Amino acid sequence: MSSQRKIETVERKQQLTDVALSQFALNGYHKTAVSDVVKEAGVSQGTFYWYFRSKEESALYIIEEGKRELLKVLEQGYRNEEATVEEMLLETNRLFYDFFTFAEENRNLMILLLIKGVGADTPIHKAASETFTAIEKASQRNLERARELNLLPQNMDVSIQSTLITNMVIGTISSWLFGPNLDINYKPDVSAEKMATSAAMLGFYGITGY
Amino acid sequence: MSSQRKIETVERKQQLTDVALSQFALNGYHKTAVSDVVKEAGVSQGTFYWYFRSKEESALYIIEEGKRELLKVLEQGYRNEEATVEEMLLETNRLFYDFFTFAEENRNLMILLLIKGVGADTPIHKAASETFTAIEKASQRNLERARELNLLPQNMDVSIQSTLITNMVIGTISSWLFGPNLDINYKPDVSAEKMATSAAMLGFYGITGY
Amino acid sequence: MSSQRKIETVERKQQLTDVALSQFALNGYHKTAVSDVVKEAGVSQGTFYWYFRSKEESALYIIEEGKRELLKVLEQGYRNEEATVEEMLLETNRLFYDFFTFAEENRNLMILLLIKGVGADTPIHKAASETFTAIEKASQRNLERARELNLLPQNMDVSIQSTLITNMVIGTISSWLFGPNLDINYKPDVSAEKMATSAAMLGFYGITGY
Amino acid sequence: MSSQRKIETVERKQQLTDVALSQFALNGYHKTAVSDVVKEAGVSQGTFYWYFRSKEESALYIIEEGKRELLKVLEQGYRNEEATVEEMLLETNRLFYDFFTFAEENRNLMILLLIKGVGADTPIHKAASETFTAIEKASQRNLERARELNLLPQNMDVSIQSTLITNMVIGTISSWLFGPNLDINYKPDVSAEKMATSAAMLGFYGITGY
DNA sequence: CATGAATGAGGCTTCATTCAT
DNA sequence: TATGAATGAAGCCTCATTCAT
Repeated sequence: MSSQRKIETVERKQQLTDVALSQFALNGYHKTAVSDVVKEAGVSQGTFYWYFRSKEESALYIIEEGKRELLKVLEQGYRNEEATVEEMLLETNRLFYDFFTFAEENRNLMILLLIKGVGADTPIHKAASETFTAIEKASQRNLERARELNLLPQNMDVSIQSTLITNMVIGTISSWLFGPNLDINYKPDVSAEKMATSAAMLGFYGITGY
Repeated sequence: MSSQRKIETVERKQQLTDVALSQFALNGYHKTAVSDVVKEAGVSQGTFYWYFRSKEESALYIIEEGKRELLKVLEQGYRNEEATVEEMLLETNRLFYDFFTFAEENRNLMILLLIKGVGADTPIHKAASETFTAIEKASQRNLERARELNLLPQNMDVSIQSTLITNMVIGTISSWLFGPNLDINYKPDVSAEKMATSAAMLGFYGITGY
Repeated sequence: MSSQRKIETVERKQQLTDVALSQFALNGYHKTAVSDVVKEAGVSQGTFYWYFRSKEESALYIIEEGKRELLKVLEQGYRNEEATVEEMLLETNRLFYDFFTFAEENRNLMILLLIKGVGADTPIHKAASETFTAIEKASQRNLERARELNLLPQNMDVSIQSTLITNMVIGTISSWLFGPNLDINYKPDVSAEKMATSAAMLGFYGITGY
Repeated sequence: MSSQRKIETVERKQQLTDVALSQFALNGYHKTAVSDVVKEAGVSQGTFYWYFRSKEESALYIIEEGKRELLKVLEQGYRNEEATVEEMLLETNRLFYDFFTFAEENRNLMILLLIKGVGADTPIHKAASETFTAIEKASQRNLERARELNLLPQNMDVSIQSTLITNMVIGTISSWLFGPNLDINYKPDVSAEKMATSAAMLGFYGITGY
C-alpha cells in the first residue's frame, strides 16, 4: 500500500520532516494538513504525533534546524581582516555566493524560512523572522568593522545600511529562486554566481558604479 | 433580536472591507475567520455574504483596490526628462519618498499586499504578487531610460539591477514599518524621508559612496 | 437592470408562479432558492413574499392550481354510457389521449406534480400525491361501472386493477415525456396518440391481445 | 466526553449506511442532515466523513449497493426456454413475485431507489434512474424473445410495451408498499403474491381477460 | 406594491488531535 | 513504535424570511 521499504526508525522523523517541509513549501503551512503529510509519507496519523507533539512543533523543528544550517554558512563570512575595499568586496562576494548557493540547494527550506512562514501562526512566523534578524545582525557587524577599518565613509548610518542590504539580498533570493509569483517550481535563469556578484557590486558601488 | 438594521447602507461594504483588511493584516488571511470580521463589524454572518461572494473574493477586492491606489502613486515617478545623475537621484528620492509615505499611511494594506498575501491561497497570493511585478517593471523602465540618456554605465544588467533595487525597497519597507517580526503594531523609529534618502543613496552610490 | 417591461401588477403573481414552476421542475424544490426565482423574474426578494407567505406556499399554490386543471381534463372521461367493450376502449383511448396531451403541454407542472414533488417537504408532497389518488379513484369508478354493465369479468379485483392501470399510465407519462433520467429537456420520440393507444390496448387486452 | 470508541470497527460503515438509508427513505435526501444521521448512529460528525467522502457519496454508495442486489434478483428471470404462453406467464409471475418480495423486504432501499432519489441531486438521481432503465431493458429482452418464439403477436411494439409494463410494475410497487402518499410507514393490505399475480395477469391479458 | 439590506439558523466539510489496540 | 478509527470544534457558506423605507 505504501511505497517505502523498511524505513529505519531513526530515519522516520527525518522522512516526516522532509515531507512536511516540501508540503509547507508547496502549499503553505495552513493549507498543509497533517493527513496530507502522513499520506505522502506512507504512515498513519498517529505516527506523526509520535514524533511531533503537534503540527506546529513540526514546523518549528524544521525552521530551527534550517536556521542553524543557514547561519552556519553565513557565519563563515568576513572572518579575515580585510585591508582594502577590494578585499572586502571579494569577501562579501564570497559570502553572498555561499548564501545564494545554499538557498539554491535548499529551496523548500528557503521558501518556508523567508516567505511562507509569514502565513503561519505567530510562533512559527517568529522563528522564521529570527533568521532574518540574524542575517541583518551579521551584516551590521561586518559594516561596523569595515567602518572602523576606515574602509567605509564615517558618516553612514550602519543600521539603516545593513537593513537595506539585508533586504536586498533576501528579497532578491526570493525572486531569483521562485520568480515573481513565489512559485516553488520556478527555475532561475541566472546563475548563483552572477546574482551574488551583482548584489555585491550594487551594495558596494550602487547603480552608478558599474 | 438584532439591534441594528440598515444603519449606513452605502458604507457597509467599506466598513467590512476595512475590518477585514485590518484582521487580515493582523492575523493573516487564513487565521481570520469570516465570523471574526462580522463580529468586529457588528453585523451578522449573512451580511458579509451580501457584499462579497466569498471570503476569498473579499481579499481579492481589497488587494485589487489597494494595488490600484499604490500604482497610482508609483506611476507618477520619473515623469521628467532628467539630464544629470543628480537630477535622477532627486527624482528617485522623491519617488521612494512617496512610496514610503504611502506605505506608512496604509500599513494594513501594505502588509497584506507585500507580505501576508503570501500565506493566502493562490489567487490572492497571485494578485498580491502582481503588485511586486508592477513595481519591478516600472523600476526597470526607469533604469533603461536612464541608460539611454547616458546617465548610467552601459554594461550594467538592467534586469538584475531592477530586481535588486525593487527587493531592497520593498523589503526595507517591510522591516522599517513592521520591524523584524513583521508586527503590525511596530512603530518605525526612522522617518520616511530618511529611509527614502538612504535607499536612494545606496541604490545610486552603494555603501562606499557616502 | 431587469428585463421585463412594465409587468401589470395582476400578472406579477402569475409570472412568479411560472418562473417558480419552471425552476422547481428543472432543479427540484429544495435546490431552487427563492433568490433564484426572483432573479429570473427580475424582482426583489421582498416582492416574492408579498405574493406568497413562504416558498412552500408558492409550491402548494402551483400544485393546487395544476391539480385543478388536470382533474378538469380527466373528469371529462367516461361520461357516456358505453354499451360494448369496443366503445369503452374508445372512450378510454380518448381519455388517455387527453391526459397524455395535457401532460405534453404542461411539462413543468407534470414533472412537479408526478415526480419532483416527491423530493419536497411533506405538505407539498402530500398535495402532489392527491393528484395521483384522484386519478386512481376516477379509474376505479370507471372500472366498477363497466363491470356493472357486464363489460368486464365479474371476478376481477377492481381496486387492484385501477392501481395497476393508474400506475402504468402515470409512470409511462413520466418516462415518455422525460426519458429514463427524468430530464426536463428530454424530447419524446413517440406521439401522444400512439402512447395513449398503446396504453389503452395494453390495459384492455394485455400483451397477448395485439 | 465521548462514551464510545472503536466499538465495532468493521460494522461501523454498515451501521452508518443503514441509518442514512432509513433517514433518506423517511425524509428524503435533502431533508436528511449528516448531523441527523450521526446523531441516530451515536457517533460524531467526523466519523461520518471517515467512511464517506461526502453526504452525496454515501447516498451513491447506498444506491449502487442496492441496485446490485436488486438486479441480482431480477436477472434470475426468464432463464428457461418457455414453449407456451402459459409457461411464460408462470415465469413472469415468479419474476414479479420475486421483485415484489424483494421490495417488501427492502422498503427503505426501494423508496430511495425508485422514488426519493428523484428529489436528490443529479448524480444520485441518475444512479437511481439506472435501476429503472435496467429493469426496462430486461423486460424488453424478455418480450423480444417471447415474440421470436411466436408466443406473442408479431405486430406489437416491444419497446413501448416494455415501458408500459415496467412502469406498471414499478409504480405499483410504490403505491402498494407505501400507499398513495408514499408513506414509509404504510402497511400493504395485499400480499406480494396477490399483487404479482394481478400484475402478471393484467400485463398478459388486460382487464378484459379475467 | 416594491426594494434590498439584514438576519441567523443550520448545513456540509475539514482537520488537529487523541487513544485503545 | 505504529495504526487508524474516532472526536469535536470550527470554518465557510446558503437561504428562507423579515422589515424599514
